[in-house]
Order: sequence, then structure tokens, then C-alpha cells
Amino acid sequence: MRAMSIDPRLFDDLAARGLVQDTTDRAGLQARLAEGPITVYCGFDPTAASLHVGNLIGLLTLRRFQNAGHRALSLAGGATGMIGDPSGKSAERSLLDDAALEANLAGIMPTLRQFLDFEGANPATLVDNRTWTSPVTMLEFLRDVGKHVTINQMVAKESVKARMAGEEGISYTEFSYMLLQANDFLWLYEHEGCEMQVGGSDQWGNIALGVDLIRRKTGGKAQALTWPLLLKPDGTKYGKTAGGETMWLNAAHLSPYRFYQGWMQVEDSEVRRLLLQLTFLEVADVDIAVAAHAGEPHKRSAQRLLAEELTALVHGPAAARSAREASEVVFGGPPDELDDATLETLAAEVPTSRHSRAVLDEPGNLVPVLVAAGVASSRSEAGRLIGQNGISVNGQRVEAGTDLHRAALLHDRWCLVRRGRKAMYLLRFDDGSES
RNA sequence: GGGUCGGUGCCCGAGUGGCCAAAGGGAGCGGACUGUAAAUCCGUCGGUUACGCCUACGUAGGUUCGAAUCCUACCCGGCCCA
Repeated sequence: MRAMSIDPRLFDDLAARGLVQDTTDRAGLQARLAEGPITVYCGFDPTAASLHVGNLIGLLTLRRFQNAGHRALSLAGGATGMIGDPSGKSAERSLLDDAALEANLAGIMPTLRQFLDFEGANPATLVDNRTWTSPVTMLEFLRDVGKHVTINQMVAKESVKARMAGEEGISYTEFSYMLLQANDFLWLYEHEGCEMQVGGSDQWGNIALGVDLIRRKTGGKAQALTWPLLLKPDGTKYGKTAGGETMWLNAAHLSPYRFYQGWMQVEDSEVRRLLLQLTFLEVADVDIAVAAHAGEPHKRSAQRLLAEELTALVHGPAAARSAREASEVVFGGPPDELDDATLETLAAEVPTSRHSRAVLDEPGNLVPVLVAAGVASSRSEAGRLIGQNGISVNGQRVEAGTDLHRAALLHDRWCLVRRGRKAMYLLRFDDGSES
């Protein structure tokens, strides 16, 4: 009867990592987990062509369950993604058309596959809720799902109340989202033997509705667990770099180098929690690392650990290594000591642009080149940055009126431009056409 | 369908005929201080061939020497009524 051995420490480990916000009857859930493998699912809506760090906990939590011997089920929200979840949103979403939806799905599928093991003795499963949602007619849906849910309980949900109180209101479509999600849970319960759903705490209402629906329709008992939303100290959602970029998981949307830098720049007070929630490092090891960091915080060893673990997890060990090396160059010594090969490598990690050598002979070329390189978005901004001592070329602050000359190039073709203290751009000057 | 209130820059939000590229706040960006941290302070924050010009206050027209501000139509949203 011991088909699969399960790790009994899972729940305590999740709790120790700060990953337990709410659960259905806690003792009951722990008892059920101890009983044997459970099938657990987490949904990911294709709202963009890439998942972002906000989805990371879900991906990792599924993996934690799988590692502990349970069955992980990853759900791509092809149906729900079209509607948009009103939870945590203050404004109505724009509906996705079919083409955008397909593109988004194609973008997130590889990530969903990457975090789980679909081979071996305990393979994970990947489903798309369009499979069972599309064929259902509206009448069937109203009869089989809608009949079991009261408007009263739907209106009582925080996400709905917030929107009903706001100026924009909530459309019937978005209002229905929770029914679709509840129906997903029911379907998976009946067809995949899925007894448990996990998600961020903003999903609690939707998940609980599914648990209710399952009980009413089947008499069965389903489980739910949510984790606290990944929030920054200022209360805003996580998922942006210090520079305000979304922390996408796809390399095409955010380079591994910038992803790595995003984690390098988290503040001290956050780093322990992030290590616990976003890596597979043991709790004890995290505490050792954090203690070491506290002793000499300027070395940022905990941030470095976080950045390396996560970059390796998301982009692979090789990308993590490149990101680290590039970071050492960018935040290391003076750029005029870099050799040509290092600059070539760096070009793959930081924003790099190509320019014609001919512009080096033109007076007043600095501002236009900065714009062309993407350092500034307009001439005005470029001028402003220079005036504010915000631009340095090859390690030298430049003043208004400075021109770029051939003599300033590194190895006769590179220019390393720094904007502020963190943003680095590499400009490459070749013969031939400008790009 | 009727009534009513509203749609302002990345976001929130003042402005109700000229002094408005548009107060204030937030975010962002740069600087100082630091540790690629936090806190704090300073500056900046539509574009440009820069004391001029262009583009901007839901959309399209109109009144006016002059409109974000007035009028008309339309679009969108809140609330109330049917």
C-alpha cells in the first residue's frame, strides 16, 4: 500500500518558510497530507507572454509538493486568462483576443514545464482549462455550476466588494471569473482526482468557492492553501526591479543579467524571506547565510546567494554564471582595464548598441548617441542627465558640450556608458552603417 | 431609455476663459550620504533647431483676440430612476 513515499515534513517546512497564509481546516489538511500522496494544482493565467516573479511561488510550491512525493498539476488558464481575474485589480481588464491568448500561452508553457518533473515515477501533469471549459454551453454552466452558488456569497468576496465600491465597477464577465475557477477545481477533482488547490492569498476567495462547490456537488472534501502575496516593504506588489521593470521570467522579456541584478538590489530586511520563499535552500542554511550577511552587510552575500540561486533556477546555471561575471565587471574596477574579450562577453549581458564610427567625427555627437543607444529616451533627457552629472563614459563623468572621439574608445571600438550608478550600456562603434 | 455626476500628464488629483506645459502628492529619473541596502536631503520629471516653437487636459466640431475651462454632438464610466 506504500505506492509512493511522502515526506511528512512538507507542511512544517512550508510554514517555516512563511508560505502558509490560510488553509482549510489545518489539522484536517495535515492529516490528509500524512495519509499519502495528494494531487495538488495551481493555476497560471496567460495574461502576458511571460510569467513573472509573482508566479514564482506557485511554480516552486508545486515543485515542493512534487519533491515531497505528491502529484503536481499545473494549470494553464487558457479559458480564465481570456476573462481576467478581478482579484487584486482596481480596474476592469481588457479582454484578450484569441491571437494574443495563443501567443501568451506559448510564452508561458515552457516555464510551466521547466519547474516540474514530467518524467519518472511521480510525473507532474499539465492541463489547459479550455479543454473542459470550451465545450460547455452557457445553459449547462448555469445549471451545473451557477445553481450551486449564491450571489450573496459572490458579492461578499473582498475582490468584488472593492470593485463594487470603486468608481469603475466590475463587469459581469469578471464577476464570473470565480465561477470558472471554482468549476476548474471541481472538474479536476472529478477527473484528475485533484483534492487540493494552492495559490496566493488573493486567490483565497476563488479557491474557497471551489471547495464549497465540490462539497455541494459531490459531497467530497477538498483542501486549500494560500501563501502571503509577495509584497515589498512599501506594500506594493513584488515583481519589479529597482528600475521599475517587471521581473519577467522569460529571458526574451528580461535578460538574465537584469534578472540577477534585480535580486542583487533587494534590501536587507527582505532577503531572508525571499530566500525562504523563492529557493529550495534548507531553512537552516538560509539562516546561516543571513547571519553571515548581517556580519558584513556591505558584501551583500545574502543578496548574491539569492540572485545566483534564482537566476540558476529560472535561466540555468550557465546564465547565472554569466550574469554574475557581468555584474562583477559592471560594479567592479575601472572600465579602461577591461580587455576586448571581456567587453565582448559583457555585450551579451548589458544593453548594447552599434554605431557608425563616422559619428565620432561629428561635433555635438554625445547627446544623439546617448539617445540612439537607449541611454536616454529623448535629447532633453540626455541633456538633463549630463547636466545632473548622471552620465559617465568609460568611467569618466562627462560635462555638457563634451564630444565623443575616437581616442576615447576602448580597444578602438567600445564605449562603456554608465547612467546613474546602476545602469550600464555598451556602445560598439564599427565601420559601415549605423543601426 | 430618463436624470445626474464625472473622464486632466506614468498614477492619484487641483484647476472652471488669458498669469496653464497645467498646483499638490506618489512613482520614476539624476545627485549627496552609503553597502549595487534602508532612511534622509537636493534637483528633475512632454518634445524640440530651447527666453521661441510644437504637441497635450475622453473624441469631433463650434464660440472667442484667446478654451483644460463656454456651446453642440458623440464615446466611455459612476450613481439614481425606468
